[in-house]
Amino acid sequence: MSKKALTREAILQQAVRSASQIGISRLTIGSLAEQSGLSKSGLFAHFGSKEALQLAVVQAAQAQFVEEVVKPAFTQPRGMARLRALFHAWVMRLYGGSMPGGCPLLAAAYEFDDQPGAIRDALVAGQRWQRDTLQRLLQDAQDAGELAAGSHVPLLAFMLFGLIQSAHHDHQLLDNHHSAQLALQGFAQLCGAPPPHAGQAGS
Amino acid sequence: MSKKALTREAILQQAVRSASQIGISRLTIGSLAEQSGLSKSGLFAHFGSKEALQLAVVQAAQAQFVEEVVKPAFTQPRGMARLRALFHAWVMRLYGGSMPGGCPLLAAAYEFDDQPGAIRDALVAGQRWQRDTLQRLLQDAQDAGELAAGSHVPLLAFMLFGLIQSAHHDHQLLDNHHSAQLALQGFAQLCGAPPPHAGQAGS
DNA sequence: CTCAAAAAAGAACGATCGTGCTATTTTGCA
DNA sequence: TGCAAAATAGCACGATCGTTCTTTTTTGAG
Repeated sequence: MSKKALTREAILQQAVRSASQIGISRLTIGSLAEQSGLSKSGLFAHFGSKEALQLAVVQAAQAQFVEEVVKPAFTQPRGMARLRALFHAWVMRLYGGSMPGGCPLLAAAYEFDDQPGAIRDALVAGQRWQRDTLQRLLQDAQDAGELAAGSHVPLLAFMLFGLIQSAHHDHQLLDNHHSAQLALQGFAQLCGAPPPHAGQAGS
Repeated sequence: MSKKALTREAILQQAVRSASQIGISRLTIGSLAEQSGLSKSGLFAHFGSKEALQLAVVQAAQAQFVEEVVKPAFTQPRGMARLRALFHAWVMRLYGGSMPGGCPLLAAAYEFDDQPGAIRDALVAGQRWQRDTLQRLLQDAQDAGELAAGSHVPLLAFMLFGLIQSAHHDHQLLDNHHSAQLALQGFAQLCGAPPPHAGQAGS
């Protein structure tokens, strides 16, 4: 990989972390340059504009989501196992160290939902894809007979995504230590049978 | 009411609307003054600092939530009727004209969850109160025998709040016209429908 | 109506930010 | 190793913002 691409990758990795804490719209070229060991103009040359930088941060965060959540789930067999792996990874990512200030994409949804432009478009496309992925895995599980035949798949996807957001909210703002457990319990209640063995009794 | 209080109220009403669109942290004294027909320094004198203004906006938004959602619900009899009224008003508020850019309090939760200070403290207190209110109404419904006796009330509150957030997300970002219906269907599935017996709840 | 107090306006400041331009350093191939 | 090209640094500009200070206008009680 060229030097340029390497530097750009390092900048974006740091930028995603910063965006997790302060939000994508409050990233500044100056502080980002300092954190990356570059000069303002040196960093600026990599992107050409602040909006292009923010767009790159969105894309980097989306790529990170695919790597950390979607790809691992697809190592599981199709059906409930894959669905459960996706949801668990999705929830547990909220508590890992890679995003100390919360999910930058969820935050960006609130920051940019009223600001038309390339960034909002990228966020919309990414969120639609996330939702479609979740819905497809739900449908697979239902087709495999591992989900109640009468379940309304779009509603289930809607509710599962709500569990993610609720966990994020409770963890980041309310410091609720049970939020991960609640999200997983919610998944069990919505998607049916608890794991076949070693089912932990709820509190 | 004194002139000062009247002007302050008008400023805050406009500020909440603006915060709905751009977020509380991106409010500026200048544009807020222009929208209120005041000069920068004239508006500034009402609050003394930007942080005090932002805090007042949070409190105004919280008061508005109580007026529009909580108080009307308490005109209903205790139990499922009151719970349903609270949830419906909570969801429907996302689609009214009073907050064209989404709920400023949900957005603020993402903006300030990593920024310690008076604003975050006020948000935490307000969100805890919202959650406690929701949980209390759930408990009342359960005590009245209108909710399955085995329901886990904190989990239900967690899931219902997730439905609110999911509806907000789908409406504001994805422009999903079915989001309100999905949230209400979710409520019916979680609280309304016949109590889940040993068998899996059907459609 | 008077006039002191309250409210608002006007102007200016220091700081910060995005961006453009030019000089300097570093890279990688001949 | 030399050298063009790529990458980065240095610097300055205009704009915006929060805040302060001073002056002007408005309010409302006696």
